Amino acid sequence: MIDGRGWRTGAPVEKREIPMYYLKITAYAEDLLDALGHMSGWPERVRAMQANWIGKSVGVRLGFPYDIGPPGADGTRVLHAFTTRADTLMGVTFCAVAAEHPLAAYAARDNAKLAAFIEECKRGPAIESELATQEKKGVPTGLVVRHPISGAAVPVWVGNYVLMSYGDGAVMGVPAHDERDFEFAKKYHLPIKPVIDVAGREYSSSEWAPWYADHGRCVNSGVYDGLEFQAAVDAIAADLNRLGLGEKQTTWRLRDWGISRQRYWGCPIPVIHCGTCGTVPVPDEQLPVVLPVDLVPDGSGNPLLKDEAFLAVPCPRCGVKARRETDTMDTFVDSSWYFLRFACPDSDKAMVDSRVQYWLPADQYIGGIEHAILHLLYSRFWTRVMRELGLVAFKEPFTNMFTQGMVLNDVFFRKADTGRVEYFNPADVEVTLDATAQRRIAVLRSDGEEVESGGVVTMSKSKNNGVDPQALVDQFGADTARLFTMFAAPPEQTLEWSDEGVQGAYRFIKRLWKAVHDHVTLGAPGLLDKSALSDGQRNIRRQAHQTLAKITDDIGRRRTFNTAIAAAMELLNALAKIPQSSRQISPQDGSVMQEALEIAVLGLSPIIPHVTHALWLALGHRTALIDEPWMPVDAAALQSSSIAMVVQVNGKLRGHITVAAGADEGTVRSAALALPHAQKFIGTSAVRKVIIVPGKLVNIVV
RNA sequence: GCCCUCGUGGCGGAAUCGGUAGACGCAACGGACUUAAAAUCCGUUGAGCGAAAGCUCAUCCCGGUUCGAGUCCGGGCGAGGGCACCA
Repeated sequence: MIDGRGWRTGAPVEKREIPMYYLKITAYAEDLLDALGHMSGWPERVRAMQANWIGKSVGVRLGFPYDIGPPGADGTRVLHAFTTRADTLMGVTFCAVAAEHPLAAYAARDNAKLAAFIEECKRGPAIESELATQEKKGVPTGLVVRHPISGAAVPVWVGNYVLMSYGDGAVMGVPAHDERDFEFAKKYHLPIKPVIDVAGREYSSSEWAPWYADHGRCVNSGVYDGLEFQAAVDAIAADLNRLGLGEKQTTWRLRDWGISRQRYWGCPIPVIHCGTCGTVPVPDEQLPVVLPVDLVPDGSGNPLLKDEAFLAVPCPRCGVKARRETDTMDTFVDSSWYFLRFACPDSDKAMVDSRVQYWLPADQYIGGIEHAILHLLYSRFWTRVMRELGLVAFKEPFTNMFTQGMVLNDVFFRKADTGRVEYFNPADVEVTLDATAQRRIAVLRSDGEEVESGGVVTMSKSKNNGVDPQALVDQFGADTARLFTMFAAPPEQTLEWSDEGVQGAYRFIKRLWKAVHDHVTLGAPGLLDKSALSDGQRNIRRQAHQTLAKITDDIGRRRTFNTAIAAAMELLNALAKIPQSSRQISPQDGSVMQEALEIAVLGLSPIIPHVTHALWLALGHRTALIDEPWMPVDAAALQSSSIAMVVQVNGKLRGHITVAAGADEGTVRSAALALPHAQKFIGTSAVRKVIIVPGKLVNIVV
């Protein structure tokens, strides 16, 4: 939606109230939240996002009694509001209710200004970001409620920032200690009464300061004065309880999952509406409800509503003419359990069979970070329900979660007068700099006219800024495309797309190919005799096995394929530096080179499988590389007789020393102190301390 | 507005548990090969000073902790992503 209109057609968008089907995910809120604490295979940020989404708030539900106005659902005249800051109760100077609240509707009956405001709120934004940035507005209802403790009269307002869907659709206004209430009170000249003292700081009602919302000690609060946050909440909750005007309550941010969609594309909701029997589920033997395949959408409304053959159905219970439900399901319903179905796709008697127990939960699940909340939370909920139905034996569907970063690209568009927006693929747009090189000018190639730039955002079909890797595959092959994308950045990181560098990936593969073939043309190598290696041969082996260790760790534990590739490139660079003439003076040279190349080829095989398959056979193997086990690192090859260490003076790099591998601290210390360059910086100062990080560095503190 | 993530050369990025900042690659420049171009190979490439050795500065900004900070802490600025004003 852009400017109140649908981006695709430019049609104006309006809010309507319609009946919908919901799944009761809120009944699982506590368990979904608690389990997050044990899901060590999930990224911390995904767990944090889900926890915030579920949003458990522990607080107090307050009652403000009133005499004039309609009674609430429980028959009494009490305005209920939830707060996490019951300790500020004595600072209440007003109450605000949502536009949809019954008290608002009651007060609006003879108040045209209020009625108009309520209408305005209904037309207002429905999206959180727009709501959050809109100006806070309110209108007094003229109604008054009584403070539950002091009995003081508290005016009731309607506020556009109060949500009917959260808590009871009403808030207590404590402008002194809540930023939104503060802003509201300033605007409408409502009293501000500080009741919390934070470390003796000076409160000023002229301007908001963030610490006003901090916890502290109650003041100006009668019998509660001096109490700290928890003690105050406990005391106030206990008093409210005695008065029958409040109790402790836990409120959740999570709402039930609305699965209804008023469109053709989706699983039909298997329900039949009968004039006499009411809502009747479609009997098992009539399932599945199949969508008609001959519908032609006319661009307005749900086409199913216009298909009499689909709509008309006898009631399964009484047989009279009834009407089929036309709402279809949210596609998140399907994605909530497709992975369970994958384990038994041919099972035609049940959703899943016992095979699901063998294959699941999934050891490793990979998805975009954009699914961190909805899809992944719905799947966890769905799995719990299936467990209760005895269909699966586990609670969590995915043991380990990897969320890849999104790929961004430029967005280009034109906006028609009708509000319709047309997006152009960046491949069809030429970007140049203007004469002053200050501004980018984007021009559509096909007509030479300028297009607007919409920044760099996630690739998506709707923004038409995706890149089809097929073009890279066609030109350079699948391995180059894979190598290039995996080398660009670690996979969990956001990536701005650019074709620059694909040549480098292609070049590297050619160099690897050439290195193997140069080696192979020198003939079959002998068997490696580890006990008879020259220093040079030992160094090559050490580097090769260091590379193997790094690739193993990068691919296996760290999932940083870009650094694994870089390590393989470094190894190949080192091998290329060995002069051609000395490659195979002895059979040992050949066998050391053979081993190093095998490590490079095997290490890269998860990334460029096709090329490495061919190279592995070229290296003389009969078994396909994909059937080979991963190579173990030879710990002995990593051993070195000497170690290079860094020497610092006061934390600044001043030189290097080389010491024997097993050198003790005293030896290292005197070697570092003896370094002439270090001496220069020590000068005449006394050495206060020498810090030695074994195998790494010496820091001389003066 | 709130939540999450992230700010490092001309560019993508590396630095894994607080220990040599800039690995690896791209681009650029110089050279070799070539009649020429492409391909390939070799070299240079954060900034400043210096003949050189080397020195100083430098990881968005301002502070702090530490022998030592890109990394940890506090505050700020900026970018991207998500969103249902969550009391």
